[in-house]
Amino acid sequence: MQELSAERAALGRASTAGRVAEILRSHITEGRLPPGTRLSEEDIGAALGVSRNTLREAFRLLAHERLLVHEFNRGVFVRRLTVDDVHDLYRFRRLVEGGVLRACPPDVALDDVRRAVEEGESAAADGRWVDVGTANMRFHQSLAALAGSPRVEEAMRHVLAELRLVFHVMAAPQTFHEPYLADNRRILDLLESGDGETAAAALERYLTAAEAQLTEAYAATSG
Amino acid sequence: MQELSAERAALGRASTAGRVAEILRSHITEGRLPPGTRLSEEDIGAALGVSRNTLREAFRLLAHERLLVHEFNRGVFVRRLTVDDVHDLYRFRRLVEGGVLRACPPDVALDDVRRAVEEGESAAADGRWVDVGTANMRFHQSLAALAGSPRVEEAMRHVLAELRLVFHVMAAPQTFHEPYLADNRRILDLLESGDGETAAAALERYLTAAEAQLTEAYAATSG
DNA sequence: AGTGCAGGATTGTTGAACAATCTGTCAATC
DNA sequence: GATTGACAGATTGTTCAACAATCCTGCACT
Repeated sequence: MQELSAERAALGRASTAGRVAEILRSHITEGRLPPGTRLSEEDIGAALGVSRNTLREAFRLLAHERLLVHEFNRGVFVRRLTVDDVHDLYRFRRLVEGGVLRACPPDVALDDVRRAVEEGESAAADGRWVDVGTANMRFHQSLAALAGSPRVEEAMRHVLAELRLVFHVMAAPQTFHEPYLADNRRILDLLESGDGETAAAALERYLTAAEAQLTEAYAATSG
Repeated sequence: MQELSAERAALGRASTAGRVAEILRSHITEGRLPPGTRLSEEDIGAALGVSRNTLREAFRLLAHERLLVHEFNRGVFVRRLTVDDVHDLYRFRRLVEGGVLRACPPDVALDDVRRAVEEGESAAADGRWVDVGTANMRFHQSLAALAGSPRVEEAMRHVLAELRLVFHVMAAPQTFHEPYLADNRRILDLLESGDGETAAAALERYLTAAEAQLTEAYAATSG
């Protein structure tokens, strides 16, 4: 009985607007719709075969997730992150991810975290750099999940999606995440040994490093 | 020049859907639309004089803020928070507010925090309990603002709006916030003395107390 | 160069329409 | 009496067409 209620979500009765939003979301986060692109209601509506009204519902969803910006009477655009945005995103991540690790009970289940670390390592060994990136995302998402809070998870998901907007400005996005694999492993080890405090400190240090690297690359392109 | 750009937002070119969402939001958070209420597209559209399509855009916005739940083919309802939701909201608050205080630099500007504390105290002295509640909300919002992060502020705003959904189940919502005024003052004092660590500990303790009080009242009403 | 003004294009919003789905009723059945 | 099935009414999901409001572009004019 109760087991079934868990599958209710899988019943997949997604609205058209929701599916449209999902399609656009993946196109945006994967860089196929680069920041600044204007999304014409007519063009995209025709391309996806949905009406303007339905499309507008999808736009609102993504605007609320900060992947699109909606300028009144001008249309929606793929968000163009400023350097301030990048700083803010990492400020948010240090606060949330660091706080989660610090408050992490010693007996917490680290299965998902370990899986993400191993997936990243094996992807790097095979040179599958895109997979390294997604594994790294999953690593941080699973760190946030240690809070055991759906709301923390969702906020983290949004922030990581935003960050993807800016990863594409890197000169070599393929290898951007690779140096952090060792840090991920170290943080996992520290968590397994129950030392959340040190893990949090290590994480915050490397987030700051990544932020610096990103803002540097950012200044080079959008000057 | 730059001063003007700050006023751009005040230029008030809000869309109809945005204004409708604002109206509904205030009705919900003030308890005039109690949790569980179904919001008929036709009725509300007629009452506000907007078309169904525009109204649906507003619904989507509020659903994304978790004030409404959207059930496919059944309509939208004012969210009914479960006890798990209450726990999650306070988990979120402890993480964010606590983390902000802990990471608070000693020289941070506390003007907004102080204003909120004083406003609460003077409202309590006059017996204006509703104002005590809003001042308390502003206190916590201004704590989150100490992070200097728009995203943290927004997340906090959403969480506090959600919490309002549940405040109305209290037997005496008027005086619910009153006992916490002294705690607010104490936290402000600790921050002014630069002891963010102790302030964070005090805050987390009293958030846990408030959570217990709320869940208790909750169990009494909704079984 | 800078300003002002058409004209076209796009968005904002509405209203109507139809399909899909839900809800409640009522009879038939065990 | 409780359960099932079918039907009708109501509501939502989605589309379409239309018009108003606004923006953008190009051009004449100074």
